[in-house]
Amino acid sequence: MPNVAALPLIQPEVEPCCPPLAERPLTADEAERTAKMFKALGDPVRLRLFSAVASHEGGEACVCDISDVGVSQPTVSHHLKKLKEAGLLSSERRGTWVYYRVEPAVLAAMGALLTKAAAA
Amino acid sequence: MPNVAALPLIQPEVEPCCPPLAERPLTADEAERTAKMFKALGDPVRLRLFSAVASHEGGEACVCDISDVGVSQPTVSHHLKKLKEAGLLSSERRGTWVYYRVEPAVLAAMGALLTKAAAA
DNA sequence: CACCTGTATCGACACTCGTCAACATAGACA
DNA sequence: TGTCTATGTTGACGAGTGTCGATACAGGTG
Repeated sequence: MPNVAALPLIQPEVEPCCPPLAERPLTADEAERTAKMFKALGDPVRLRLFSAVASHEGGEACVCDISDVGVSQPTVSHHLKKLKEAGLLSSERRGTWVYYRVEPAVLAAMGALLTKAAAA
Repeated sequence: MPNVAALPLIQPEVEPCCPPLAERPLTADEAERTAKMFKALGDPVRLRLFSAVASHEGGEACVCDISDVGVSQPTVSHHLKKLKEAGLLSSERRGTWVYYRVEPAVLAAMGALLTKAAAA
């Protein structure tokens, strides 16, 4: 398989998560999917890594810029992978370094989910 | 130990969580506190229970109204306790039944935290 | 008082998760 | 090619978590 030129890494048709939280009780499936994202932010180290990326210039940071969270390098890598699997971050290799960036759409959806619940 | 009359279970002076997520990297302490709340929503059963309370009339529901999430009664009680400890729900006994209600301020803070991160 | 219903706690178990050291892989450069 | 740095993966271990049955507690009713 040669280079498959511009894979559609962003799927706009996939709604990230989020039936509004206070509108009706979530179904088991909806809860399962939504919980994954909250769970990803439910660890202090991941939250610090995520915050470091989000607050970095352009919402993007090299791993080397954010690895200073008091755990070993493999652990950092592991947590970044989790955040990526949850859809909160995406990664791209540029030369020697790997850059992680936030996925604003997913974040906005999660935020709206909570904000609407608070307003109800 | 007789009844210790009205322990101050709610501490209003405790600000719920939330240094804005994309403004600067979270400190270890901030991350620890904030992660607790996300963690509380990181379980499908808790998310369903929370959604059931939030979507109920007046943002308040009796346990008996929301226990239908496919786990045993002790497990439901355990999860509601977790949500309460995280500051997302509060409870009150009225006669035979116990009512849980959402804490809108905490939710709004969490929502803002994410929304601001998305906007950055 | 006894009894019933609704909710919380306890104790145990299986499973998941965070962490690390060791190793593997990818790219840059000589 | 070889070597160095940056990052990811593997395997293992201990701590934490979700779940349940059994039990305890609270309040209503008779």
